[in-house]
Amino acid sequence: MHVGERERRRVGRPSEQVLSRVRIVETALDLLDEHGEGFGMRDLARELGVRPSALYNHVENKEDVFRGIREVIAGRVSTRELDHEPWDDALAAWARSYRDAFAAHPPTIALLAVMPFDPGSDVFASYDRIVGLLIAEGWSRAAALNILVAFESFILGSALDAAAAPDMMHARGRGDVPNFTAAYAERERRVAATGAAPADQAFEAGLELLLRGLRAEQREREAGARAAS
Amino acid sequence: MHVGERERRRVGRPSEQVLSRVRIVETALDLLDEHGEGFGMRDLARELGVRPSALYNHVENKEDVFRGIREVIAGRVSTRELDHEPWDDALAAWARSYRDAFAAHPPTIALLAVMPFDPGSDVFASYDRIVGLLIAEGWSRAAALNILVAFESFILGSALDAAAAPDMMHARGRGDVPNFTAAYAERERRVAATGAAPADQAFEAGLELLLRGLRAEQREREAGARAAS
DNA sequence: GACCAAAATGAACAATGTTCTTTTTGACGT
DNA sequence: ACGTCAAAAAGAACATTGTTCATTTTGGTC
Repeated sequence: MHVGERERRRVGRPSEQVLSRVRIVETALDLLDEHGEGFGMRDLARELGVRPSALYNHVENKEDVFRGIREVIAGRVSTRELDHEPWDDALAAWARSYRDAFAAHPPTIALLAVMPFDPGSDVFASYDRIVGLLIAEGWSRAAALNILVAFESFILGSALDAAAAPDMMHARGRGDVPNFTAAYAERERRVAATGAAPADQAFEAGLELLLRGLRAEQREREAGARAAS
Repeated sequence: MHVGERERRRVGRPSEQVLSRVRIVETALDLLDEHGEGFGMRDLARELGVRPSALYNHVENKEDVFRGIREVIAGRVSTRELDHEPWDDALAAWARSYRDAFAAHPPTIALLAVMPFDPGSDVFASYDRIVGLLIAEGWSRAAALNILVAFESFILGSALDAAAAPDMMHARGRGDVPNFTAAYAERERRVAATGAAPADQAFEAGLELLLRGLRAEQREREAGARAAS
């Protein structure tokens, strides 16, 4: 993987171009995956066999690198699941793909979640389809957008949870929280037995709650419409 | 607020102690609230009328400062809402208090969400009550824990969303996402009219979905139990 | 009253993101 | 073919950051 061990490049523009924005971004993502902690511009440059200042010919900032990374990750959210039938299955499949894409790169989640999206990004296409889906199922535009944002919040929160330390909720030797410790122990047993990650179970549980809530809302609305006619 | 404009302190231990861990942590939290961006140890020291190196007599690290901050914020999550009746109102009230406590300090959310909890922290008391609540309403221990984690994911994700730039989802001048832009415009209108923050609306919508899902699950379970008897 | 830890200053260090200058190369127009 | 100019690399330097170390003064203790 290392490109480092060759003779130093002479100063001046090289005969064939070494860098490009995508190469920088992808290498940065690799670095994030290997060494969990944040990467530095010098590490990034070394990995690319280049001096740090060279990066700034193709990239505005370190933040710009993060923008690129987010673009790549967002691009990996599969949107074709949105064609599934019925609509709630489509939503569920999209949500899973979304969470998996982010959870695969823990250190980024926090940053990516707060940065404004570049217009022209693919995510807006997904947004549009989901909003359209919900409107077709009877929700108002405002409600559809709120539901979309709520789903996204849950998804990103779940990605954070998946990235957290596995024993984050371990209440070591506290006797005053019996319900919790019993539940925790039972989960531990289930994890050991089935091998399913706890974070996955919680995500599926929450996803099912959200979808169940949507279906219930829809039923109520249709019942109300029948009663009014 | 500034303590800065007095004569420089002489070198050596002062007659009355200037710093303490809690003073440092609280000042750091104030700095976070005022200037949204992250604080620096030098800023922190200046605000306290002290030289940076003095901080390290009371605090291990900058990360240690964050730990202290998280302790403070977690302490502000009101747990007495959990006494409310009925159980779903109690859950909703707790969730709102939880989200508000974190959303009030945007830059911290990401850090706080991933750091493992200190056993002995108050959060475990809340956890225990919630798990107990759900078990009393008929859920299994494992299911109760999953629901708790799912709620927390949604809450933290919503706090992230509340911390994000308000126009983060603005698809400036894209004609190919009509559903989305229409929904976005309608939300803008509603925000202008009612003054309610968009993030709050989405949070309430998601919270209602989760609770509705829980109630639906409970009804189904009870219906199944009646049918079996 | 000697001794020692605690708590501040002051100076310095290593690492980081970034910028500016310099050098070389490629592309384009005449 | 030549001259001009921008692009793309190196190289040197800068400001800022978190942190450490030595030094100085104070308070408490046997």
